[in-house]
Amino acid sequence: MAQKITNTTRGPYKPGRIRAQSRDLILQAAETEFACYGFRGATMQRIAESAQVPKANIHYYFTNKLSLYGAVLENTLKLWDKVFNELSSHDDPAYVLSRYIDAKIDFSRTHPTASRLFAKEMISGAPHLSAYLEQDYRLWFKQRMSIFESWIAQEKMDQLDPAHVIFMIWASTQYYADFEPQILIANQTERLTEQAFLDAANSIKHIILKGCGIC
Amino acid sequence: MAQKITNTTRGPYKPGRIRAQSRDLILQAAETEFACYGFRGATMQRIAESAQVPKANIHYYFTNKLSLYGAVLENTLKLWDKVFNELSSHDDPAYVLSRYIDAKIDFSRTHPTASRLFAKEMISGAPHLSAYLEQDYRLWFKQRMSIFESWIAQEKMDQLDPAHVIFMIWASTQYYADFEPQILIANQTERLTEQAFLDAANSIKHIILKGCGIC
DNA sequence: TCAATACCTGTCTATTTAGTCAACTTTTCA
DNA sequence: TGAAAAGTTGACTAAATAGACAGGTATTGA
Repeated sequence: MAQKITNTTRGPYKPGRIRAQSRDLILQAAETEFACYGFRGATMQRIAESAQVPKANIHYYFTNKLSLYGAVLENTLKLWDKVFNELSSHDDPAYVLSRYIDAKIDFSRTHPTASRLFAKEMISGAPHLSAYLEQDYRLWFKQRMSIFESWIAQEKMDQLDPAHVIFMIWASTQYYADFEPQILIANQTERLTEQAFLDAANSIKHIILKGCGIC
Repeated sequence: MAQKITNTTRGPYKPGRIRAQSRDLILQAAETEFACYGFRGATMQRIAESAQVPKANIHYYFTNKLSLYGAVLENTLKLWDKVFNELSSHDDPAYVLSRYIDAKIDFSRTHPTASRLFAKEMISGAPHLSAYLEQDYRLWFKQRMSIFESWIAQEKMDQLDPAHVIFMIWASTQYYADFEPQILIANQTERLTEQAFLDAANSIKHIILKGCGIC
């Protein structure tokens, strides 16, 4: 139980330490649970068991199920944002897109549950993401669209609707996290190795770059 | 209510007619509910309300929630299979892949909930699909892989792992059904028109064909 | 027309669920 | 060190949930 992590065993006294530690423990268990069963399908009891904490303890840190879900989503969006910003303005589309695809595939490998949580929320109609989507995301999207448009104007890539190119990159890279069971069975393997992710990134880069007429 | 559809208002007497009609009504409501909330998150009560049928009526046709979910999944898989078989053996990869991408995008447009249901099930680890995946799907996948390999051997396309190409086609085409909210907000529109799906298909075809060195 | 069969559903039950609360223990810092 | 603050949790409640079932109505074919 969390209370057993006493100061004799772990680090110096520090206000907020216990709070941060307990919240993190619960958030991590909640992420897995929500990613697997969605908001309605997840239960506080299962999250508690998974975090090895009494259910009442969760309610000490999070007022209710929705606020816990909100906290999990917020955590996830922070992670996304970092990867999003890899797609920056630059002269060389080959360089930028290569880096972006690598970063996205790496995210799928290192944060599969975050990717799945996001996917589940989207498929359900994004009822808890509308605020985020209509602000940060829309702005981000517009800016990136204009980067592609400048590349097209400079004839550095084919005349394509940038939106479809971005969706294609997102779809292909997230697929390796979201649809893992399908990929595992197709590949007749038990788990996706780091090499498998690198191979995927290389295939996607080959097809996207060549397909867009870059380089 | 289903019982109000009497023979005076609808067609001739025919055994099994009521059964088929009622089952269909329930299955359709269940598909939407399961696609949106997943197996655990969906409730029999909501499905009943959506189908405008008393909850007990659902239990008359389906022994329990799991068997209802199974029936919905089975329906969905039948639809998938039809589209799968569009990817056939043929001399001309450009022709085959173009047709397949068109068919997949058209499926996303005409059967978005079926696509989402499948996606939700996959993201949850495909607990109810393992039987299907390990039989029909694996066989299908192997056969299609060999088609690509023959094209590569004949130098009709670049040397790429066919699996990644297939995943990329699946991911890109399904994205327009599964991640609709994200696309709508990016495009600043209320719904995806048929033209939007045609544009998506054309972009995907351009990038996949050119990216694979076909034509 | 008339039984036999198929179909329908209000009402019930046992279980699971989110969330509360008060009594308790541990941590903090003056 | 000691009292205030922060953290913990077993036991509880009200609501929602899947499912059962008996007593009803509609459909069917002879």
